[in-house]
Amino acid sequence: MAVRVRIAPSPTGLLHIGTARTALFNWLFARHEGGEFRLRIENTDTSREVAEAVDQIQDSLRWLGLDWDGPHTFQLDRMDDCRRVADELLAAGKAYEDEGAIRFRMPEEGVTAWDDIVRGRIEYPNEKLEDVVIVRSDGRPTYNFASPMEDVWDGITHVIRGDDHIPNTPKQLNIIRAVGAEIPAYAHVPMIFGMDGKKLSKRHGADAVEEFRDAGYLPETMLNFLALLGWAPDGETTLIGRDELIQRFSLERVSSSPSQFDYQKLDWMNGVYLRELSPEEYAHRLLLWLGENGYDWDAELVTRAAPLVQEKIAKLSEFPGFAGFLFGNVEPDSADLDGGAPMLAAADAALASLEPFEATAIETALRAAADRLGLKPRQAFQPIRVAVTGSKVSPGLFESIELLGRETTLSRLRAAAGGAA
RNA sequence: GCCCCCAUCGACUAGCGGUCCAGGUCGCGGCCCUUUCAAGGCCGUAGCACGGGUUCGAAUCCCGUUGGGGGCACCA
Repeated sequence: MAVRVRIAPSPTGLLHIGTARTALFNWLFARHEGGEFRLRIENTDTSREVAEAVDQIQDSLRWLGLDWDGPHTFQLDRMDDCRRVADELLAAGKAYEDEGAIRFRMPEEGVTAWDDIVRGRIEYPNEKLEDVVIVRSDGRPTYNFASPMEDVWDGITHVIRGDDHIPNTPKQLNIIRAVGAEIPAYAHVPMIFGMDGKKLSKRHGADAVEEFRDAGYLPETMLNFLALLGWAPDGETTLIGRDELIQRFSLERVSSSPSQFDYQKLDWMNGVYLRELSPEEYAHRLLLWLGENGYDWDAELVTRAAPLVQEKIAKLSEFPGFAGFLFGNVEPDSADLDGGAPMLAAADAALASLEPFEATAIETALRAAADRLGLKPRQAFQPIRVAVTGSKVSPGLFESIELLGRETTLSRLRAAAGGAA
């Protein structure tokens, strides 16, 4: 039988990174097995629904490249089917009315158990199972009823979800059994914590896919990083792309212990992917990011500046900080210019009529000027850098000057010389 | 309180009884390269939570302790 899995987020906000990781595992499993990956919106609780959430969740999934099969479905659309089944359970004495709600009768003794693909056998004493409400007094089904019923109706073969659902599983198992349906396989994957060991949340930094996107991370980074949180193909692989991921993924190798989300390692990995991009692709991503984040910068200049910064940044969002001097005015800190006046004047003289105004020629001219003043490159170039870029940290000085152009360079040199004394 | 789950360097992990005085990656420290910052190269730092078993032999199996997490809603 073909494999069919699903991700079932509730539309209460942005797609949480933990949900995204669970979606990834579902997707990888489906693609590896040649099966289907479905998207189901669990909106049984209308009161908590957020209007934009359904679109945002889909955007995030698409951005990560996690394509789902068929149209997405809404849990609420099966309300009537749930009612019907509830009535049958009522008629069969497997459920009963309680203050207007309908409760499912859980077994009183024995144990409910299943063989979890990642945890192994899990057993629950039935005496601890409460009779859960399956239909609220207003007629709407509850999650613990609707979710397993939908799994049945959708022909879900493997339920892959966060391990916070383990306590729900015996309840759902008994409901599925009561309606005489086949029980899917379960795989409970561990949760993702922040570096303090607590559930990953806002206060750790970004915790939604959309936020990582805005922060300048690449989707291929997120895919790689997330896949390796709780899963590993072997002991060495750290960089792995989507195709190889699909090829090598297996639920059996999913870890049973939770992992912590290390932003530093994420940054490192994003830098790796950023540097791997061709200059054209890199510029393209930069332009895309700038556009999405409110920077209306000249595309051609961005494209020309891109290569200068490719080696230096770990996130696309760092680009404005490094290359901003090309797109706006600069305010050097006079303290950083201390003692630089002679070199600034020398640079001015060396560049005023230099031809051609290109990086290699600029370098030759500036080095010669430094030599004449008896300055080491380190001492000579720093004041120029500060004067021209407004910062002690910048892309390559000579390339930066070429891009900036003679006119702007000279005026910044002169302005700084005035303040340097 | 009750139920369930988890436990290898600071972090992500490999290890499924001997090849492990525990390997890879991030981070961290040092050195090299260098016009700054990165990147890169080299070297280094650091771990099997504890206590009992089982076994010729345990990071690997069993039990307990401790620690962490999750769940106990007419939320999902």
